[in-house]
Amino acid sequence: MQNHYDFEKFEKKWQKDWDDKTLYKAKNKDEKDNYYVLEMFPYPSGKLHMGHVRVYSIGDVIARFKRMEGFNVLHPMGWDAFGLPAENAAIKHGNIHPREWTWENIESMKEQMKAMGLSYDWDREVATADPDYYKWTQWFFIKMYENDLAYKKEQPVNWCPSCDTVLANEQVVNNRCERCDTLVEQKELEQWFLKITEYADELLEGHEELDWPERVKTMQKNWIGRSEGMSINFPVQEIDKELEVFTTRPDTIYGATYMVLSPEHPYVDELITDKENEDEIRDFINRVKNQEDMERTSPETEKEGIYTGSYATNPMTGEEIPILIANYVLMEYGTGAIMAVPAHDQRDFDFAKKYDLPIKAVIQPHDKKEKLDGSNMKEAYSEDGYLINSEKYNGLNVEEAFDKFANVMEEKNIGKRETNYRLRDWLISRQRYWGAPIPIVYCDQCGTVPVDEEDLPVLLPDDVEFSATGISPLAKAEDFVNTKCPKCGGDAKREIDTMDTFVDSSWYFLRYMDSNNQKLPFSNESAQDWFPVDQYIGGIEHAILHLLYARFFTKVIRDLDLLDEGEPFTKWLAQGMVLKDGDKMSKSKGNVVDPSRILDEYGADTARLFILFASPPEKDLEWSEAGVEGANRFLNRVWRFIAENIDDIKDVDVSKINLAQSNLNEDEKELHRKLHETIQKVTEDVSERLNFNTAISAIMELVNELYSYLVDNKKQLNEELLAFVTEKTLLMLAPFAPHMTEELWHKIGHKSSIHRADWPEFEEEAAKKDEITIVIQINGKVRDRVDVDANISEDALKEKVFKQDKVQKYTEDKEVAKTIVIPKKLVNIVVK
RNA sequence: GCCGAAGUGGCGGAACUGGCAGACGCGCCGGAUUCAAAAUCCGGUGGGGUCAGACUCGUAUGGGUUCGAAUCCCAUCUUCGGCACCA
Repeated sequence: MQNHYDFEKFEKKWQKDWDDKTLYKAKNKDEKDNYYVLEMFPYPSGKLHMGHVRVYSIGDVIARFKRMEGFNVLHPMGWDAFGLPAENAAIKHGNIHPREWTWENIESMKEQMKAMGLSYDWDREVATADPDYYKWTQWFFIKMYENDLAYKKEQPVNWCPSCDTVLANEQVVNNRCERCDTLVEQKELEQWFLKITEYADELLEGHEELDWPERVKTMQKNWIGRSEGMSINFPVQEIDKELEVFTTRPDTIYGATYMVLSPEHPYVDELITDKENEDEIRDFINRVKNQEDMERTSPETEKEGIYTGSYATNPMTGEEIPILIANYVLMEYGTGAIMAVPAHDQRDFDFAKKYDLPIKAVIQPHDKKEKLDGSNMKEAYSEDGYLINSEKYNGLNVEEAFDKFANVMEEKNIGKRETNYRLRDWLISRQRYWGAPIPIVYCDQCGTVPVDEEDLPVLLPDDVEFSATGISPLAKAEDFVNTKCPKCGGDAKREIDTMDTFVDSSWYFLRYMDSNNQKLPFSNESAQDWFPVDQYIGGIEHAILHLLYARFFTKVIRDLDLLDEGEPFTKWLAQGMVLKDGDKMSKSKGNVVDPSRILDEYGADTARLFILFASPPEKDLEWSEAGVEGANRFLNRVWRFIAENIDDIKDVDVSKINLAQSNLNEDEKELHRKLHETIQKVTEDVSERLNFNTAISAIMELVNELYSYLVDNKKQLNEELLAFVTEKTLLMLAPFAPHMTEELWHKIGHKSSIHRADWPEFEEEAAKKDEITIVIQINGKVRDRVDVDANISEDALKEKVFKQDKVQKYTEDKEVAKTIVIPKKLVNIVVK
C-alpha cells in the first residue's frame, strides 16, 4: 500500500460505485425512522461557487451522519431553474434559447456536485422550469385563485427599469432592485397578487415552534410589522364625509390638534377649500409627488406641509381641527391620513413647531411633579404616563385609556380596534419570458377565467423573441395568446405575464417527497413519511424573501388539506458567507476562488474538510489556501497511519473484540478512553450543535493520540486495540471525507460501503477516568494541581489538598476562611 | 434613530451550565531524517520577567456581582446585519 494519499486514484471510482449501487436512494415508507435534510437549491448559473461548496458540504455531513445513525434519509437536490440570467443570456448572445442555456448549466453543475461526492438521491431531482414541475406551480396558483388568495389589482408598484419588470416589496432593498441594484421606480399597473397578508398573524405565531436563529425570526417579525391600534373617523363638514385615520395611540386623542393627509389621499381634491391659495397648494402636492421615493421616505428629509382650508371634528372632543397635507404621511401605510398629536409624537412635534400649530400635552409622566405644558416642551413625550387635559378621563394610565377609549368609540361607532401590518400582499406578475405562465384566460363574455386543471400545464412557447421591452415577450406569441375560453369556448386571450421565480421555490421541498407523481404535486402518504423538513440549510439572505414565501405557501397548502403541518422547516441553519481577504468573493473585487480548481488540486475530501473545519457553519469563513493544505495534511496523516500499520490492522474482525474485558495496560487504556471521549464529542457536535469544526478537531486529537501510542509502544503494539480504534476513527471521519474513508475501509478488509456502516457506539464505562487532575486555587488563583482517584470523597480530597507543599506555603500564618470544592474539577481555598 | 449579533495569541478559531483561557489547525522556532532539499516525524510557541523557576499581566474599554467572570449585570467604544417619517 502506498503511503501517500492520492485522491485522483479513487474519488471518481467511488463516485461511480455509489451511483451504480444507488447507495443514497431514499425509500418512502422505510421501516427505519425517516429524516429529511435539505439544502436550498441553487439557481443554475453554470458554476458552483464557494458558498455552494459550503452549504452542500454541511448538508452532506448531516445526511451521511444520520444514515450511519440508522435513519432513512431523504437528501435531494434540484434547480431553481427559471429566472432572468437565462433570458438575459439569450438576449445578449441571440443564438441560445433560455431552455438550452439552463439545461446545459444544470448538467455542468450536477457534474461538479457529483465531483464533490455529495450523497443526493438524484432520482428525485426537480427543476422548476420543467413542465412536469411548473404544471403544479400553476395548479397551486389556480387553487389560490379559487380560494380568493390570488387577485389582480391596479396600484402603484415597484418597477425595475433594468430588469424590465415589476418587483415585490421584498425584492426592493433601500429603494433598489435586490438583483441588480438599480433604483426602483413607481408605476401604476394592474398586476397579480397573492394574499400573504391573510396569513400575517399565523406567520408571526408560527415562529414559536421553530428552531431557527432568533435574529431571523426577528427580521421576519419586523418585516410583517404588526401594530395594534384603532381606526377612528373624523367627520368633515365641508364635504360631508368622514376621514379615517389609523393610530396606535387612541389614548392621546385629546391631544390631536390637527390632521395630516398624504398628498396621494383620494379626498385631497375636494378638501382644497382654500380657493385663494389653490395654485400654491396644488404646486406643493405635485412637488411632493415628484420627489424621489428615497428622499420622500427618509426620516432626515425636512417635514413640509400646507393647509387645505378644511377642518375636521375631533370625534371625542368635538373640537374643529385644521386639515393639512404633508410629505411625511405615506399613502401605503394605514389609511394615508393621521391624527397629529404633536405633544406625544416626535414627527408631529417637529411639524407643529415649524408651522406653529398648537401643542397640547395629554400624557403626564408618572415621575414628574410639574405638569407637562405643550407650549414649552422641547421634544415629544412618548413614554408611559397618565392622562391629563382629557376631561373625565384624566388620571387613567396609558394602557387603561387605550381600552377605555376603544370601548367608548366602538360603542358610539366613531372608531374600531384594528391591527395594521407593514407586510403587503405579494406581487407575483413578471413581464418576462423565462418563468411559469400565469394560468389565466381573459374572455370578453366571461371575464377572468382560470385554465381548467386538465389543461395544465400552460406551456411556455418556445418560439418567442426575448427582447425586454417592459411588456412580457409572450404578448407577441400569437399562438400562445389567442385561445378559447375554458368556460364558454369563445375566443379569448391568455394572461401574458409569468410568475415570480420565488413562487416556484416556495414549494419545491414538497415535490421532492414524491417527485414523479403525475396526479398531484405530492401524495398525502409521502407527506406523512417526510414532512416537515427536519433540517434546512441555506443563506441568511433568504431570511425574509424565500423563507417567508415558503412558510406562506405551506400554510395555504395545509388549508387545501394536502398537509397536516403548516411549518415547512423545523430547524434552519443559516450558514455564513465565504470570504477572501475579509471581503465577500466577487468578480468586481477579483478575489474569487474557483471551487473546481480546488477540487482538481486537492480533491473533494480536502475541500470539504477545510471548509467545515475553518469556522462554525453559521459564521463567516475566511478562505485560506494554507488552511486547505492543513486539511490535506491531516488526511494524509490518517492515510499514512493506516498504510504504515496495514499488516496489523487488516482483516481484524473488530466486531468480535471486547476491549472491556481484555487486560489493557495504562497506555492502551488511555487510547481506548480517548476513543470513547472522541465518539461522545463528535456525536454531540454533529447531531446537536452542528459544530463540525470542533468535531473535526476532536478527530484530529484522536489521530494525534494514535501516533503517540505508536511512538511510545513500538515494541509491543496491541493489534486488536489498534485495529479497533483505527476503524472507529475512519467511521467518524466518513461523513466529512467520504472518498478516502471508503478507500481505506476497503483496504483494511471490508467488502461493503463504509457509508452503510453503523456509527460508533459510545461506552460510558470506557470513557471514564480512573485518575483525575484537580486544580488547586488560592483566592481564585491557580497555584497547584494534584492527581487523585476519580471517586475520591470530598473530605479525602480536602485532606490531600491541604497536604500539598504549595498549599502549606500559601496558608501558613493565614486564616482559611472558606474552602470551595467543585467535584472532579477544582478546590479553591480562600485565605485572609 | 431603533432592533439584533459580535469583539479572545501573528492568523482561523476552542473553552457547551460561572470553575486550568488559548483545544485543534495555520504560521513561526528548534531537533531528527537527508549529501542537500521537499515530504515526514518529534518538541516548543500569549506578553513581561528570569540561567531556570518563582512571580506577574492578559479575552475591545471602564465599573460591578461572585470564593471564582471570556462567560452574568451596568456604561462606553468598534465592527457587521436588519428596519427606518409605519402614525
